[in-house]
Amino acid sequence: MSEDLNQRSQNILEAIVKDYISSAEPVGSRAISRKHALNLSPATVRNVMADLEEMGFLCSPHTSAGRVPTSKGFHYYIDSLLEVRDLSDSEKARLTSSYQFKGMRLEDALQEVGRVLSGISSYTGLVMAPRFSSTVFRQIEFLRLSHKRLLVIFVSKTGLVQNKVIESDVDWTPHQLENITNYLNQTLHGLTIQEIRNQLSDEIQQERARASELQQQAMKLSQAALNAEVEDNVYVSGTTRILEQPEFSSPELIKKIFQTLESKQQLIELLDQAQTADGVQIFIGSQSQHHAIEGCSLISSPFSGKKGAIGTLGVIGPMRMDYSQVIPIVDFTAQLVSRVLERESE
Amino acid sequence: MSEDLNQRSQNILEAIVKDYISSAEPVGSRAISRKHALNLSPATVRNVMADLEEMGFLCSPHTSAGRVPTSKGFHYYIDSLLEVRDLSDSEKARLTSSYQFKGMRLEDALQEVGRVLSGISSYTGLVMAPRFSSTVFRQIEFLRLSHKRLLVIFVSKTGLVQNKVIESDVDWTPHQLENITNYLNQTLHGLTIQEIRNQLSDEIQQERARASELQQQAMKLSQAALNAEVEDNVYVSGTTRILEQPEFSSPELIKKIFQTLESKQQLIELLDQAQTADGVQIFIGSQSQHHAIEGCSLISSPFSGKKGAIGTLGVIGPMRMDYSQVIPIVDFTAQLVSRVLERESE
DNA sequence: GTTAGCACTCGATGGTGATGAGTGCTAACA
DNA sequence: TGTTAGCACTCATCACCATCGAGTGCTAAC
Repeated sequence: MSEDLNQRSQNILEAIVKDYISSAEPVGSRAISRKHALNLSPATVRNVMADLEEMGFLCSPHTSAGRVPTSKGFHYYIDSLLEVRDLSDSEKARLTSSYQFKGMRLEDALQEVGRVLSGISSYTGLVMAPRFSSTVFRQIEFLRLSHKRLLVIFVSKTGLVQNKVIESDVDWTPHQLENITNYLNQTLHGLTIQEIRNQLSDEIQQERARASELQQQAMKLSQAALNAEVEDNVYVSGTTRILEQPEFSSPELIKKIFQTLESKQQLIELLDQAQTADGVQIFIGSQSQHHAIEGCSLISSPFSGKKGAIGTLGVIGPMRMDYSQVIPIVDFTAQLVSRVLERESE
Repeated sequence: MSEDLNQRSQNILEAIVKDYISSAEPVGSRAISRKHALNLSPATVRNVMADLEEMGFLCSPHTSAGRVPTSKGFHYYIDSLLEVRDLSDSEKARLTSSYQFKGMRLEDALQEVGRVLSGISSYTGLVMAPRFSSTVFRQIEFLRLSHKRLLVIFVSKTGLVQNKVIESDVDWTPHQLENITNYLNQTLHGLTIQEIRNQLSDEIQQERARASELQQQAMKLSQAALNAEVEDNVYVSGTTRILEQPEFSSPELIKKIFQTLESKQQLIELLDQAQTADGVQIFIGSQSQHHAIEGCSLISSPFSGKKGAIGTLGVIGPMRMDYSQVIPIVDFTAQLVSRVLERESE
């Protein structure tokens, strides 16, 4: 945020944002001058408000309504005015005990994280499982579905199971497949899918001359098995919770939001952006090119296991979200999930 | 439907339902008497309408609006008045060519079916994958996650991959696991999970005395692996399409419907009911105890592979659905999917 | 049994005026 | 020069009211 605001303007902006967060309604100068101990008359507040509107932090739905913070206003509030308190130990304990991961598949555990996030924040919970390309290889199995059609099953170090169907030029015998399987399971252990891909294409180029026909085919097979993108998993929970918010009362708006939430692709793009940085990221309104979540904010944080198996989790809610509460929850949850992932992947 | 209606009443009921389906608005006596070549004056139509209302086939939102069919009215219409035409060959061809299943995993294929169903019907598509207990065993793999925690992976004959984590009392060696795996893969081939469960519990009881400690443990392990219920998969597509319908304009109603669509459990119960009978089933409004889809209708049909691996697919839309179009589509799609399933599972 | 006629109901539409929250502007004040 | 009181103005909201018209129920005549 480039602009500087003097202390009084900051106080008033903060007061407006806070009032708006709790009321969901435009706030007027009187309310500010009375409730918040600023000792300023409504008229003074009005002057400041006019300035803030000029600068783009506020806007008014119409002449005689109060002011509503713009996404720029929220942004300034979060960057400069909001002090995010840490969770108390008891809150941390409560959050920790919400999760009973033991004996769960990773998929189910992540889904559960989404549910809990949605439950405690009262907004919509989002969890994106670690991208396939960044997961660490543990085991591969081939299964002959018919001649030339193979089902490939991978298991990642964290216990994520992915499968897909590939077509092969060669009609492999069970014995050949077993050999290939053993070879791959030995060689690839502990590498990420991305590393494996790079390595494979290198090897194929280098060994083209030396390798036998069969070996070359085997390499091609494993390349095919690992190359094609497997759909990344996004878990969305509590979509209807977002409807409780008064600002989402118009059917058109509801439709837009649900279309976004239904399209995994859009969510993946959104969460991918959040994944690049460390720690909690906040996307406000349409600020992020993503007109998709106009009027909404996304608070998200990446989580990771030992070897860069990165996923993202977060909460989508109205722009008017209770940031001071949701931010530490998302933050701590990401740490919690990271810790569990590290423990499990040993 | 027990009641009998004379020809004229039937004609008028049919006219009202048809008008209401296309307009989504209460229909009055005048419109009926004019548009449909019944040669009856509005007054006569009114008399009949009053009778129909008395009998529960119609209701009026208020005194001076027209009449709207009740769920009983729709029911009568579908049972006695609607003649469902078969799809023309070109329509069948078009539908068939919408699907490109080859090289797809079963999960993806079913998801795709939902998408297409939703697309051509303009309502919400629903597909429930074959229940785990009725799928035919093809292969099982065990993977040691940590001491005593095992990841079990099943593959069904149709290529459906399921996995889950189980805890075992014994810390198996890789060699032991391999033996168990081989044994199970040989013995269980071609049986449904349900058959396997029955067989296993029989064997455990019978062989308790004779078998060695290790054998008993192995049996227990496989029982644990196959007993616990794996979540059944429901694919929902085009949820937002239902919002296009004029009757779903109130936020409360939208919320209710989306809550139902979000809760897989409720959908499974609903689709399970539809699965018991052969062919297309129709649930109208809240008629089916399921207040969950009040105001909606569900048109569904089971599909199956060679050996009773039964799933269900269908369409959820407003009560005022275009039944004459959707019913044959659902019917034919179910046949199509069954055919593909049978071909694939050989 | 059918229909024309008619009084009646009731939602939808649109105009009017009062209300009140909130603003911008100006002039006075410290 | 910054702050404030005062005041005219704007505009959404609401209640009220008259009008309109689609549609009904009832009755009497055909």
